[in-house]
Amino acid sequence: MGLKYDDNAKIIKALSDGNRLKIMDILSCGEKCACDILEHFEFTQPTLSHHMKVLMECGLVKSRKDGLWSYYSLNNSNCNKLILFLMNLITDTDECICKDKYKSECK
Amino acid sequence: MGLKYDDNAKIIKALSDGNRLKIMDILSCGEKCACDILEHFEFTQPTLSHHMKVLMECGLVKSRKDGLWSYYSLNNSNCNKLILFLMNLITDTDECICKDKYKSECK
DNA sequence: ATTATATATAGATACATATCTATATAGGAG
DNA sequence: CTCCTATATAGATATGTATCTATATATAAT
Repeated sequence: MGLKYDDNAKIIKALSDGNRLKIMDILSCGEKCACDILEHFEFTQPTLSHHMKVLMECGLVKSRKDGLWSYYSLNNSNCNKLILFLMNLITDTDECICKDKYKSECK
Repeated sequence: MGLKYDDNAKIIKALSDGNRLKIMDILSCGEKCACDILEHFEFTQPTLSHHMKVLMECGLVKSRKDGLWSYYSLNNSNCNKLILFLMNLITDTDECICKDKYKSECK
C-alpha cells in the first residue's frame, strides 16, 4: 500500500488549522482570488498570504497569476488522495502494518 | 451542514504527526495494549503515553484498563465522521460557505 | 510487606507556527 | 515616469508541541 506517514502528516498538518479548513471550504465551490478569500476573515493580508503558502506547499491548493491578482483553487486530485490515505489508514486491510510479522506478533 | 472548522481542526491536529498516523494504522486491525504499540517505535514510553493521550482527547481512540495493561482501539464512529467532514469540505455542496450571500458574492 | 512491572505525570528543552507591523515587489492607470 | 493597488516577504513575538529524564501510581507476584 505504501503508507508514507510523515509525508501525509505534513499535508494533514496544513489542514490542522481552523482558518485553513475554512479556506478549503471557500475554494470548494471554485477558484477565488486572494482578496475574495480575505473578506471571510478578520486577520491581515500577510496572514492570509502565509496560510495560502502553507496550503500550496503541501499540494492541496494551486494558484495562477493574472496581472495583480492571484487566483487559488483546490488541487482535487491531491485532496482525494489524502482522503483515500485516511480511509486506508483506519481500515483493516491486508497491508496493515499490524500484519508485518517482523515487527509484531499482534497478540 | 454545520461545519465546525476549529473543532475539526483539533482532531486533524492530532493526526498531523507521522508517529500518530502510524499508531492509527497499528490500531486499524484491532485493539492493542500500549507495550505492543511501543514495539513499533524508537521513542520512549512516556512519549507514547503522550501520543495516546492526544489521540484519546480528540476522540479518535478509546481505551480500557485491564490490570496493569491499557488497551487501545480506534473509535470508528469518530474516525468516519472526520473523513465525512473532509469529503464535505472539498465538495461543492449546496451548503458551501461560498453560497453565503451575506459574506461574499463569489464573483 | 516487598519487589517488579505497566503506564501516567511533571518538568525541561528545543523547535515549530500563527499572527502582527513594516516593507518589498510588481503590475496597471494616468 | 509616477502613483496606486494586490500580493509576498522579513522580522519579531507569543504560544504550542515532541521529546527526554526522573518520578509517581497502581497492579501483580512472591
